[in-house]
Amino acid sequence: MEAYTQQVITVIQEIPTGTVATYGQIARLAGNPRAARQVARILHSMSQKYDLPWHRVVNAKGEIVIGDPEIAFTQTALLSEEGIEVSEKGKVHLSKYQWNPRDHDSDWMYG
DNA sequence: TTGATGACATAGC
DNA sequence: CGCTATGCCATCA
Repeated sequence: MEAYTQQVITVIQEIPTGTVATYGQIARLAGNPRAARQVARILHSMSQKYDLPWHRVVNAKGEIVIGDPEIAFTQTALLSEEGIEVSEKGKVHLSKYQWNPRDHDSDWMYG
């Protein structure tokens, strides 16, 4: 278990209910902006070893592009449980449900 | 260690 | 908005 992996897992667990985060976003918060792929890899691998809220993780477009329809369906269902609206194609309104990680660390530059 | 893989992101057309 | 090409690097065999 590398520090980065542990970090990614921590970040994912930081995702509040009712919101979704993108791989790139998690990767950045984890410290590796280029490791967006590894986030996916970590989910796929670790989610079956740890209890990660992987369902709150989507791609940069907010779509559920998972290969297995079962998993995609599960994610859609879970997101629905969180109160998140999901399109027929498994798309989510990032502008409405994307996680705003300013709570993670007060390093915001909008104000 | 080496080689191959992948639940993605970003840039150009 | 969709397709093509490249980068990036942890995980698995």
